Amino acid sequence: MTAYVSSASPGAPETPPPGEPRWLDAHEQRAWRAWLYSAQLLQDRLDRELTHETGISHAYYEILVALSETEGRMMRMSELADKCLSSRSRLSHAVSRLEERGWVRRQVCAEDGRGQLAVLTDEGFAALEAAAPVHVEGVRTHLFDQLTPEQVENMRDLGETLLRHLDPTTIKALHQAPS
Amino acid sequence: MTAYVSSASPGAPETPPPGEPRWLDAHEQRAWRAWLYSAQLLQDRLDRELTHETGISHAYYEILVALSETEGRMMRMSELADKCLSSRSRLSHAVSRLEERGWVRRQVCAEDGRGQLAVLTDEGFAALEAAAPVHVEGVRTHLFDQLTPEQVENMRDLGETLLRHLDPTTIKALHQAPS
DNA sequence: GCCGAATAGTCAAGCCTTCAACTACGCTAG
DNA sequence: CTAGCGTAGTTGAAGGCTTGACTATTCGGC
Repeated sequence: MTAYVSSASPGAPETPPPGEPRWLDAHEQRAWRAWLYSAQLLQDRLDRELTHETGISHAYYEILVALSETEGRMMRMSELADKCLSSRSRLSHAVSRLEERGWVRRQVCAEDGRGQLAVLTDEGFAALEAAAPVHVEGVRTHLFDQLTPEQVENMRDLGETLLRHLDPTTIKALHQAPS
Repeated sequence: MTAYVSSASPGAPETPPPGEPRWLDAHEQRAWRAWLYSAQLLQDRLDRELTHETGISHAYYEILVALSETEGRMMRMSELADKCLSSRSRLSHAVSRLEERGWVRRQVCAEDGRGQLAVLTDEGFAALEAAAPVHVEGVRTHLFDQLTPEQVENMRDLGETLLRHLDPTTIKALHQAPS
């Protein structure tokens, strides 16, 4: 479904000439689709369950968690955006909506007049505390409960390998993560 | 960032009493985040590159591929939605937009008066043929080129394990997939 | 100090997704 | 044959995301 057009390369050479697409063989296709579908379904499922049971989408949840883990429960907008793999614009919109719920407030940054701080309110922290058990149960049920210890180890290895390529700076944050 | 609130369970027992959240330990946290971030970043990257270089989002690409692989390049709307992990409504909107581009057309289903067939046009097939090399190159560069054969095998194993839990019917389609 | 370049964040327009009706058709029982 | 129920698909409104333009502030060289 994703890398192939029916007519392509039934008997392609092992090493296609430069310029020719390097089509996936049957084994690669199967691995790719298994990864793609499972990632999609798992993310959808976790997001849906969390949203329905707590009213907090996974995107919002990540923002609240990121804030809750910092000293003073506050963070610069850009830093927060990076941590949540979000664009500046998207985060700005999201924080506005969280502000309307009373879970976050904005505060001008003392050191840099251009900057804004997003601050987690007590209400926001309470909402996070209420949602966390639901989320962790979802991750347990749909992920860890399904995997052997070896598979968990493989998952970590795979994820970190891809992260090193996709975003070398993110992986550092992983290692020093307080949680 | 995802399953933990800072104050929670620093010295939690090995097996929490029933009802207590089964918090993730440090090792599980790291595996979970590595998986989550890498999945997010990889999907974003592939979608962004495909969209910029071909004007076709990954969601549209999947629809075109699914149609191209069938006999007659046509498929029932519901079947197509299932294959693309999409809701009925979402697919209906997407097909409308693809229709405006002239890449797909709707046709009433002869056997079932309620049904509609989505049919891939020649223009649609040409668009797909143009996009496929871009997509496969992205998957190569950002995924397979980064992994050892063992890691690819682990990825397949992991994905299929999760699929068996999340959606047992999808995995069958994987095995008989023509690509 | 002052000017130009870079950075932080916001905003508006357009596209996409979701949710909840809603239409239309087919199937089965009485 | 027709009433009632289930299925297939569409639609419109509401809200979220992306892109590009815009404002405000800081930094770095002169």
